[in-house]
Order: sequence, then structure tokens, then C-alpha cells
Amino acid sequence: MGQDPEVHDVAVALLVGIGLLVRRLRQVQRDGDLTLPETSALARLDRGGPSTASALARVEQISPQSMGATLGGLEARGFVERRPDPLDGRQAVISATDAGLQALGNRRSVRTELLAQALSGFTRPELKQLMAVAPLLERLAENI
Amino acid sequence: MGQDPEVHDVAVALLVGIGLLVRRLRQVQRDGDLTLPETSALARLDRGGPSTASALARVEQISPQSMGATLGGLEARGFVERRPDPLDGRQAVISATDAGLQALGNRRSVRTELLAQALSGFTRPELKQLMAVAPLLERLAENI
DNA sequence: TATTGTTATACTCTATAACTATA
DNA sequence: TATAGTTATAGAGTATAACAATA
Repeated sequence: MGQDPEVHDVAVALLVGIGLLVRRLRQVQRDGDLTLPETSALARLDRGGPSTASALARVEQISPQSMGATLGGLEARGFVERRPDPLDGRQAVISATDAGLQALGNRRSVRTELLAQALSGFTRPELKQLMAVAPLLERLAENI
Repeated sequence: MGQDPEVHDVAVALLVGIGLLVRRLRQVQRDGDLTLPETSALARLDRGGPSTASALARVEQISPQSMGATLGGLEARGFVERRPDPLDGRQAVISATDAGLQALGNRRSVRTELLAQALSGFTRPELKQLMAVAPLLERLAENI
């Protein structure tokens, strides 16, 4: 049990840092820009290829209804497309469109621009630290 | 400009990992437990001592109205107390109560318990990595 | 005039519940 | 029965606008 205080400190430190970052990121949202859940869903499609709404909801750990709403917004703007699965009539396969991938990679989006600007004030070792910790955060979320 | 792609990758990786973690953390919310903004505000009072609502709103980068709502909830449960500033009648000084600090440090709260459980699956170097990156995330948020 | 704080209202993201269609 | 998806409704957390009180 001698390790517990350290684990607790890590938890509180992460909560504070992450909370601050998320609130700030939400504020720089602009028209036409991708929202946070949209960015997550698109990045997931980019990394993992086409998927279904419920599969995406499972890996993103939100309800299928919430994922449906997010995908609906993306589809309306032409960032994803859905094709009915010929083998299973209940399912629809979602894939990112070229426009969607472009939006995801668009370095001139307001949020990405500001994030990149802020990150450019970091040293290269700090950037490597941040990059290395991203998968740890994912693993942490998956294990909660 | 050869560094830009790396900065962009860091940004996307962080967005995905953090988004997942925040959504998951919100789900384990329970009655009487501290919410994410409440945890942030209390941790800030714990680290920085008594403060005013607008000063807290500024450092947490949210509107004074939002901070007022958060503090109202904390005050109703006796986790913070507000005393009118005798020198400036507009201001009220907010301080964390013993009960508030206890709630912040309570290892048996549902969220902290689950977080600690998940973190116990990490190696010591990984924990150090996570701990080291928390202040970087704060600095990042402050520079956006 | 500027600042602190409150009240009223609305938006975003998420949830649960109830439903339809398909397996 | 079980699963994929939709529609309806509600809650948390945030925002902006308008206001009162104090500096």
C-alpha cells in the first residue's frame, strides 16, 4: 500500500491538467471546424478503416445514440459516408471521405493552428514526452 | 517547417487519448462524488489557497458565471465557504473547507478508486511519465 | 467607467428509454 | 431473443446577454 499515494497524486495531477486543456480546446471551436467528438471519430476511422456506428461507439466508450448523432453531423457535411452492409441489413458501414480526412489533417483549422502554435513553444524532448503519453492515456481510459 | 508534421501528430494523438479518458471519467460519476469541474476548482484552492470566484474562473479559463455555478454546488455541500471581502464589497473570498479537502483526497470515491485501480496496472516508469506530463498539459492549455 | 457577481437563457455532448427493422 | 440503428427526452457543463452593486 506504500505506492497508493503516488497513484493518487498521478490521478489528481492528470485530472487538473486534462480538465484545463479540454475546456480550453472547446472554447476555440469555430464554424465548420470539427468538434472534439467529431475529431475522435474521424481519427478512429482514419486509423482503423471503415467501421459501423456501434463498433465505433464501443471503442470510443459512448452510447450508440451519441455516436449516431456525431456521425450524422459528419455525414451532413460530407466528411463520412455510410453504405448499407449487403450481408447484414441492420448494419451500415461508415467510412471517412477524402473531404473528411482533409478536414482531419487541415492544419489551418482554428484549433489545430492554435494547438500547433502552443506546441511550438515546447522543446523537442517535451514534444516526445507528450507524444509518448497519448497511448498511455488511451490505455488508462480503456482500463477504467 | 520540417517540424510541423510532428507537432500536428502530437496534437491529434493527444486529442484522441484525452477525449477517450474524459468521456470515460464522466461516466463513473456518482451521487455525492465530485464532478470534474468541482475537482479542478477544489484542487486549485488546495494548491493556491483562498481565492475569489473571478480569479478562479480566469485561471481555470471558464466564464465567471460557470465558475459561480460550480462553486454554488460546492458551497451547498459544505466543501467551500465564502466570506465577504471587508476591503472590497464586490468580492467574496472562497476557501476550501476541511470537508472539501477530505472529499478531494478521498481515495474511496468511485472515480478515484477506479482510476487508481487502472493506474495500478501501469509500471513505475509509466506512472512517472504520466506524472511528468501533467504540468506540460497545463502549460499547453495556458498557451492556447 | 470598470469590475464582481447573479440571473436568465441557450448550446453541446452525453445519457436512458422506447421503438423499428433485421438476424 | 438479440443486435443495429433511430427518435425523443433529459441532464451536466459550458456560453452569452443583461443586470445590480461596488470601486
